[in-house]
Amino acid sequence: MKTSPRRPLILKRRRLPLPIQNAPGETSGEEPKRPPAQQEPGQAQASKEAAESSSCKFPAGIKIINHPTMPNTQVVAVPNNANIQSIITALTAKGKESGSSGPNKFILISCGGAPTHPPGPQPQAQTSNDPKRTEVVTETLGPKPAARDVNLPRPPGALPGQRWESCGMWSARQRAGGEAAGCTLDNSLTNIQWLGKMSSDGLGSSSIKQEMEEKENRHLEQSQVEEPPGASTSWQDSASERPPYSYMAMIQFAINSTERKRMTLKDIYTWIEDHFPYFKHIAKPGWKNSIRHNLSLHDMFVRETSANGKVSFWTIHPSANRYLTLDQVFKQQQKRPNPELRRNVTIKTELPLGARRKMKPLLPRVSSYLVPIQFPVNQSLVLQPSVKVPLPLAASLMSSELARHSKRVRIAPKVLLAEEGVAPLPATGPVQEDRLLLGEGLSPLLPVQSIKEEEPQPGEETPPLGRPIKVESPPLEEWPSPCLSVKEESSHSWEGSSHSPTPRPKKSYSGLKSPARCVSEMLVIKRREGREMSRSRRKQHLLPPCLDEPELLFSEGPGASQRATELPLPAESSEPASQLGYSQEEGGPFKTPIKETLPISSTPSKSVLPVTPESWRLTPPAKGGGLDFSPVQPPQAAFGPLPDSLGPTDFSTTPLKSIPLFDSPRELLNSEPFDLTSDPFSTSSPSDMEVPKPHSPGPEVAGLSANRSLTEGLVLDTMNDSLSKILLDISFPGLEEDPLGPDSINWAQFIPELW
DNA sequence: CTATGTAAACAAC
DNA sequence: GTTGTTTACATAG
Repeated sequence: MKTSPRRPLILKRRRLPLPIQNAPGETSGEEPKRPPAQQEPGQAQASKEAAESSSCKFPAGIKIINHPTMPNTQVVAVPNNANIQSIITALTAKGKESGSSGPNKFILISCGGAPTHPPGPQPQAQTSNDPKRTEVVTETLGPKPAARDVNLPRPPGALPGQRWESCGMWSARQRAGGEAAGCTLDNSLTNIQWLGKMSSDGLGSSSIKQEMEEKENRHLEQSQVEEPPGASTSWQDSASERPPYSYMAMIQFAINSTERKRMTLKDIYTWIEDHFPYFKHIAKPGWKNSIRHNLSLHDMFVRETSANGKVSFWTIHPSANRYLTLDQVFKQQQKRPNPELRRNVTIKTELPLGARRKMKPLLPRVSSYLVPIQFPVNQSLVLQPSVKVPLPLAASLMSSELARHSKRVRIAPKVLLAEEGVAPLPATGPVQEDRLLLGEGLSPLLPVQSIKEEEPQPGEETPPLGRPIKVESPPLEEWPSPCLSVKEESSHSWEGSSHSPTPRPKKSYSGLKSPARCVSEMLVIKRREGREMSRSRRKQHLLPPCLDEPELLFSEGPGASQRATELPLPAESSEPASQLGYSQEEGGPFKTPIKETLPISSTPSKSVLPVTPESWRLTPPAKGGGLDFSPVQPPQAAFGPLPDSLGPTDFSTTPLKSIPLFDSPRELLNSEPFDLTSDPFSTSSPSDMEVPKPHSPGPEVAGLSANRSLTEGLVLDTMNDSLSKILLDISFPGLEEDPLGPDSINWAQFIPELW
């Protein structure tokens, strides 16, 4: 009993349902309890699979060359319009055949075809947003392109969801910038069944629109969703042990196990009990309190109210959702011997109560990382089917120097914003970075994100805040949605008052979050009063912890560009849509705080981020590029403002510090060590650079050389069945100087299509 | 410090 | 009683 003296009274909370409604979303999906075992059938999958399998052949136009320095690694230039999925399938098969002795890692880069980056309109953002995440796609899978909308074409047979894809972790989602192309990519990527193994449930779904009747649907979802029974895991077996996952992770697993990616509290409890018997039989009843606490605490968990207002569903903010499922994580752990992970898994908690605390969260991170690739000069190999083009190869792209340049930047997950000048953020980990960058430094703009979301409704644009924020932020991807901190309540500045301390509802969005407006709302800041709370942790924004996944790195700063694209649609709104996952979190790497900047209090709570929640996702209007595969584009123009802010300077300070390198992917790429600092890339954003275009000198880009550009690519490791996104630094031939140096290669020579 | 886990006080239903 | 929020504290790293 402590009566805590301090405990302030709690004001009444009010929940407001936002007017928005997107109706659609809501279905209810969640699964009620887990269905027994259904899942399997994946019809949907089937279809996709079929496709996959069938396509084993490489489409024409693909060029494959051996990576000069990396053993068993080949670089595959894929035409934009090619079906990536097929290619991946084929490569996977090829890699498998080769076994460890042959090529088993493939770096895929898009080339030719469509230029990707149409700056303009990009539909979605793609992954870019975050580089880090590679996640999956989501829901919409296929349709993403325009489709996003409602009707997704889900495969007919398929249900909406189903697990077919999943791949969350590794899969990359991307949408390319181009529509068409994008589509292709998406699909493919999404599908990546090859990862099959990892499947779990996840993804799929698109949302759907309708769902009014929540209840009804539930079953469906459920059925689809859950994880395969078997998959689950070991803990199941040992019921008595506490699972090595944090509550936050388990909640994510639970929510992501549904098709709609939303679940009621009760269902979350049930899911956890069903999957982790420990909670059913051994844990103290207080665990449920902890679940609730986590839901309320983390911004990534967003409460949505059903249309009728009667049912509250917990969802994961799309931008923060990696769509991880228990199954995926479990598999990943198995695959990767990461010591830690494993450790966790095995941990036994015998300790009496107190002791057990040690579990650490294990969510895998899905992101991609940026890696410089070097091409060797000669080795070309082409494989492939139809076209074999021998490439002359040349030198490596990045010379070592380059390589080092690349740094990764992480984006912060949490965004906070300060609206008005406040900027307080704590600087904590990851998040900060971004924030800092943006926010603080720039103070002004934060990312507000873009509102683009689906709803086009305009209107809101800038909130009252005064600053126009539209842009998004920052640099990179912050996806972090988490930002949400804002949540509605406050947000309303427009709406109402801004900050009154009164009641602030958290995040729940009633209708779904529809984005658009929400955004605005979100913007608000929450900051609480001033100092008071320094300590409390209000909601945290952030992401789930991931495991070791690779992170994405982006060098870029302007992330805006990148990120922007990510989402496909603005329209979508509802569901989970796309999202990317991000990783932010912590990760290890990340963690570093950037405290430097931070001013004051660290407590997160207070700070507010302007960001809108959704913003993260869509943001970038302009952006076009898709990252996906496509070259990153230069956004420059698009966001004019950003650049400034973001500018190199900011970056420079930022992020990088923390991490030296990539995590996981090291395998593949091991490139040299990167330095953070030096790289031009980093500073400038890659995005800016980029691309293919002949150089137009991007204005900002400055940093880098004109020649270079970054392209997003994927790394397929057939040994691990992993697919990760990477950023490639490539230089252009023609330009004058190459920063890279003599070494650098011109890819264009090899793969003309790249440019 | 940060991230997590717990416990608990309250509020709104 | 359930669901949500928010504090406060404890602890591992």
